[in-house]
Amino acid sequence: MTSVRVRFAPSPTGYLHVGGLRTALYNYLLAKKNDGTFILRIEDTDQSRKVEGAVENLIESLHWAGIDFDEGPGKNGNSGPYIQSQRLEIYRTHVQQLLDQGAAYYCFCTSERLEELRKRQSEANHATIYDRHCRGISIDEAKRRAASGESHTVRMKVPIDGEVIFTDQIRGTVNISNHITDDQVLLKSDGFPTYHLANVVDDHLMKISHVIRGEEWLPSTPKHILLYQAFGWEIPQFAHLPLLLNPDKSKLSKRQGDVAVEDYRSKGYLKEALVNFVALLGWNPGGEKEIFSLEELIKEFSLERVGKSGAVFNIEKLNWMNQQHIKLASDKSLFEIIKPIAQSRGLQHVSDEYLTHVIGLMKERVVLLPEFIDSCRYFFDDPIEYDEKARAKSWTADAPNYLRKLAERFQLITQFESASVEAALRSTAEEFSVGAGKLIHPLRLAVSGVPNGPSLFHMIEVLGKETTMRRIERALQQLG
RNA sequence: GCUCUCAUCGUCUAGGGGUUAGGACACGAGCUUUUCAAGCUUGUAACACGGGUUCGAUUCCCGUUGAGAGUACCA
Repeated sequence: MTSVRVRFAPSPTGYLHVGGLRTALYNYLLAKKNDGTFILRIEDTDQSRKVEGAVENLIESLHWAGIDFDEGPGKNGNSGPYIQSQRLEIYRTHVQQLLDQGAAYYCFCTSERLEELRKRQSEANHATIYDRHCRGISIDEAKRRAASGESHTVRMKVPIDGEVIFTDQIRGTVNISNHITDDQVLLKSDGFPTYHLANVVDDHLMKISHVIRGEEWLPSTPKHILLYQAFGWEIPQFAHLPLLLNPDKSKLSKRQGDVAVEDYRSKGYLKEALVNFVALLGWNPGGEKEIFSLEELIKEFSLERVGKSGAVFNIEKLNWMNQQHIKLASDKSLFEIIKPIAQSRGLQHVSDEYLTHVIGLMKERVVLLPEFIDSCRYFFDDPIEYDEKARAKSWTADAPNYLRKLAERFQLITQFESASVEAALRSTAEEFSVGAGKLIHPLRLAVSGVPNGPSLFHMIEVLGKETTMRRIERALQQLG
């Protein structure tokens, strides 16, 4: 068996799309599973869509997600360069070869004529396809006109009859007749290749064994196959992935929410969760397990188990997965992520040890990472106001008495820990002959200002004696 | 319009000629608990439609419908 060589070939639009992340991931998983090679290739043949810093951003997002490539920009193998705009000469040579063997021809049609043509065709309810107007121009005349500087493109000469039949790893046999296949432009008038040409040439030169890409490419695959045939090259395996969808089932788009990997990162999703989530959109290993590490995904992955229908990107489930992965994450790794968030919130003075304690207590009740700070500000600042509803419910007429007594008791505790605090509270409750809840709820309100949060006693232990005493005092003054 | 692709709970999906059609998210109820979460138990909820094939189709075939994608000198 020949070795598995796959590639992720995005165009640098400025960010990594989550659909792209999934495509990259599946390629990566297949490569790692088979001891193969995962290549990153940048398809920047459209000069009008150049975006500054896009390549760096793409690589950064991929790296964040843990998907590292074996060959690509800055990581040379034997098939570089990996940025198409640096391979222009290669494409020109190949187009020339096609021209020489009569598999391609010069086209001098203006975009105006082409537009007009399409308009006519669509008004007549015909397929919009190039009418091969320039296909009949003799090669000598074409060469002369091209040499004289007349603006032109090069198109592929698609056979008039016949069909292209190929087997897609995911969809099975696909059959498309040649008469609906366009004489695709291969070389644009600016001298840059189109996607179709560059893609085929590079996949061949880079010895790609499996072309794994989005379903939107399925209809143009016959063009690619025709090109492989024209060059006399071996055709790789194709696998067209189902699309990622908006809730309304249209192709996942910017307009309906976040699509950039960096958006999810900055919102507070763990890379493990995002990767796990997109991996399961369109693929599953068959069992009932749903939480996977990257290593487990590699072990389980197979193209055979990729589905055919599009999958809606469901944030609710992503949230749940994030929660699961947060619970699985080590306190240390969470700390590394939370620390910068704390600093961005002006909490530089908080010690690493303290922050680690907070993370430990909040771990089970957080969905997004910033909540480690934002949903429990009482760990960092004294409450300035008290939740009204909680106050009405738990700040009874007796509450001040209870808290005063509690303060006295707490004052005597030398080892201020959850167990000793709890013991003191429970015995105090007994003295008053009331349930512990009668003291717990007002105490929680006094200490945190809100009715919910982690275990009160553990929370108080983390807060420490001094802070606890100060807050009780303050609550007594404020709430009467 | 033309071409291609797809079709199991609201969503992600398992399954596959004979099943009480399974799981997860979300939603509802309960348990647990000092609260909120988490956790546990549990409930509601699906094979798009019509024809075949077959003793029997949700499963196989055909059609319809619906949805999506493609239809650029964008990728």
